[in-house]
Amino acid sequence: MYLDLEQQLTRRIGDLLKRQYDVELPRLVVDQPPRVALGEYALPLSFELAKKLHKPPRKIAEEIVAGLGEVPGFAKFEVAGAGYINAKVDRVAAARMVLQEDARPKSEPVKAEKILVEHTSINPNKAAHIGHLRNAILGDTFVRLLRAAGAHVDVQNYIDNTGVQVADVVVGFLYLENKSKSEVEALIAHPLPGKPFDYYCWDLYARVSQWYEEDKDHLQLRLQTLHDIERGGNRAAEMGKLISTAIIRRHLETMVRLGIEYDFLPQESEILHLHFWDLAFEQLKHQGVLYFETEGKNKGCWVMKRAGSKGAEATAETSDQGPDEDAKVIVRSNNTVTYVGKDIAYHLWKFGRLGKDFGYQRFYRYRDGDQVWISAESGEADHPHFGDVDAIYNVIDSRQADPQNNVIEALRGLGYTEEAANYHHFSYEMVALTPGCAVELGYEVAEEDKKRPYIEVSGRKGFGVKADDLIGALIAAAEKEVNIRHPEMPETERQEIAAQIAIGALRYFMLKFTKTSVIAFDFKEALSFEGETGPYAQYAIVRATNIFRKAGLSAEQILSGAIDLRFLKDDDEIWELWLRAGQLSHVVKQSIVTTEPAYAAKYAFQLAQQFNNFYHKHHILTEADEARKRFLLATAAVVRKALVECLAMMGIAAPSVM
RNA sequence: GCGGGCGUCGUUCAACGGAUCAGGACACUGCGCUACGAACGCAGAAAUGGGGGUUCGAUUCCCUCCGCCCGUACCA
Repeated sequence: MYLDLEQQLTRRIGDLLKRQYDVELPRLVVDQPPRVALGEYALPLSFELAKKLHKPPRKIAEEIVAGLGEVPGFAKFEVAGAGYINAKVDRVAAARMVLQEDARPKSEPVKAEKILVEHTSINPNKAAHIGHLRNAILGDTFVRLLRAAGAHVDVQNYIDNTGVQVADVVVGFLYLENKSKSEVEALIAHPLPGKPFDYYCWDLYARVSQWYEEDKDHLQLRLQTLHDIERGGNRAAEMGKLISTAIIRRHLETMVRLGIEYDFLPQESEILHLHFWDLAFEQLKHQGVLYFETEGKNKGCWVMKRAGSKGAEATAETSDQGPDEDAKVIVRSNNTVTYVGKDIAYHLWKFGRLGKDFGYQRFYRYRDGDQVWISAESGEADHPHFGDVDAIYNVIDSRQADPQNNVIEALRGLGYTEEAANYHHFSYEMVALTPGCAVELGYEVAEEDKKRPYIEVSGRKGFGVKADDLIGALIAAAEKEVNIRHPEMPETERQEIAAQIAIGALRYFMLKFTKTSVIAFDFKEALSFEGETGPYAQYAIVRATNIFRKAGLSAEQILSGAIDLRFLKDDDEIWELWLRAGQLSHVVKQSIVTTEPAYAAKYAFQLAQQFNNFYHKHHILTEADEARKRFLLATAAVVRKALVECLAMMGIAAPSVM
C-alpha cells in the first residue's frame, strides 16, 4: 500500500514540476511527517527548488499544492512549516489496499533474474561459533527477503576443505594423537559423550596451534600436510576429506536448528582438481590483468595491480622507477596459487564466465525434502545447475574487504564490467566478546584486554562461544519460562515452543544491530527475552492470536467479514497501525536495496510495540459496539499478519502460545 | 605510513541532509494484574569527542585534531 501510493505521488509531482516549472529533480525525497495526524508523506522539495526558481519555499509549496489537484488515493495536500508539503491519504481506501495486498514489493527492487547468495562458509575444521552465526543469520535473512521480493535465489556455502585450517586438524590427528583413519572414523560415528566431533576438533585445533608455538619446526609438518592435501591421493588428503566432510555435516545440523538451509556446497578441492584456475589463468594473462614480475620483492610471481592502489594513473611516469611493490601476488614464485587467485576462478564460474562446471553429488536432505548438493570431480548425471547468475551477494566479514575488492578488480580487468558491478560484498562487522563475558567463560584475560570494549574471538586459540552451546543455553532458558507458564502442556509441545522462542531471540539479536556495528557479545543481553528482542515481537503475535481464539474467530474470518473502515478517519493511533502494516513491502524493499536486514528487524519491533500499546488501550472482547469490535479485531488481524510475515523473513516463527 | 570503519543518555543500539523533546532497549526511580496472560504497559531522569567549513537546515557531507577498531602476506 505505502509503496504504491508513494509511487503514485512522486510520479504526479514529477509531471507537475516538468509542466509547471520545466525542472527535473534527480531524486524526489519523500519523508514521513513527525506525526501521522499531519499526513503520511512529507515532501521537502520546495526547499531545494527555492534557489533554482528564485522564490520562497513556502510560495512554491503552495503553488505545487494548487497545481496537484486531485490525486487518486489521496485526500488532501497541505503546506506546513517553512515549506513542507504534507500528503494525507484517503485512509479508508488505503486500508482497503492493506486488506488485499501481500508482502511482495510491486516496484521490483530486484532487477536480476537469478541471484546467488553465499554465506556461512566456515572452515570445516571445528565447531561453528557466534561469529559464524551472525554471518549465517544475516545471509539467510537476506535470502528470505530477496525471495519475498520475488527473486530466484540460490544459496551457497563455500567450503575451504583444502586450506591450512583443515591441515592443522589433520596434523593434530596424525601427529599429536597418532590416530589412524579408522580411529577418526570411529570418533565421528561414536563421539565421546558431550563432545560431538566438531567440538573435539575445536579443542584439537587449539592444541595444534599451541604446539606450533612451542617449536617452530612443527610448522614444517603443517606445510607438508597442506601440500599433501592439495595434491590429493595420500593419507593426509584422505584424513582431510574425512574430517571436513564430517564437520560440514555438523555445521549443517547446527544451522538446521536455526532454520537455515543451503542449495549447494562448492568445495575448494574441486576448484583445484577440476583445474578451474588454469582456465582463469589463461584469461587473466590474455587480458593483461596479470603480469610476471621480474624484479623486486615479488620477483618470480604473477601479480596484479592491487584494488584501490594509488598510482594507477601515475604509472606512465613511475613505470621506469622499478616494480610495483604494492602489487597483489596471485601466483607465488613456487608456482602455487594464492587464495585470491582461486577466488577469481570461482567467481568467474559464478557468473558463468569460466567455461567449466563442477560435478554435483547429493549430500544431505532436509526434513522438508529439500536437497543439498556438494561439488565433486565426477558427479551424478541428474543434477540441478548452479552458477551462471546475474548478481551475487557474498556475506563475508569486513576484514576481508581487500581480497574481495581484488577479485572485483580482476573481473573488471577482464572486461566483465557488468559482473563487477553486480558483485556485492555483503560486508558486516565481527562478533567479539566483552572482557566480562570472556572471564565468565573461564578464559584468561590480560589486564590490558580488560580495558578494551571487546576482544576478538579466535578459533585458533579456541577462544569463543560455540554456536550449539549458545543455542542450547537459549533453549534451556526459554524452556524454563515456558514450563512456568504452561505446566499443563505436553512436554514435546513445550519443547517446540521453547525452541521457537530461543531461535527468535537469537536471530533477532543478530539482526538488530546494523552491519557496521561490532557486536560485543554478552550472555545477559543475548539471553534476554524482554525489551527489544525476538520474543517481544512473538509475544505481540500470541496476544492477537489469543483474542481471536476467545472471540471464536479465525484471522481469515475476521478479515473477510464486514469491516467498517470509517473508524479510521478520526483515530490517528489506530490508523498508524494500519499504515505501518501497509509499509511492509516498503520495508522489504529498503532492506534489500541497502542490504541491511536490521531495517526489517527494527520495523518488526516497532510494529509490535505499537500493537502492545493498542492492546493495552482497547479491550476488544468487551467492546459493546459490535461494528467497532469487528473493526478492532480487524486491526489486530492486519497487524498480526504483517508481523508474522516480517518475522518469517527473519526466520523467526510465530509460536501458538507462549 | 597508507586504506577502511567507528566515537550519540550510566550501558547498548537507532535516526534517505529535514519539522516542536535526537528515538528505542537495558539498567535506575515510582506506579499498574478480579481484564484479550505482566515475556506487558504508564510516568520520571539522562547523550551527538573538540574545533572549523558547506547548507535555508548537519548526528549525517567536507577539513582538522583527539580516541578506539579492522585491513595493509608469495595465510586463508
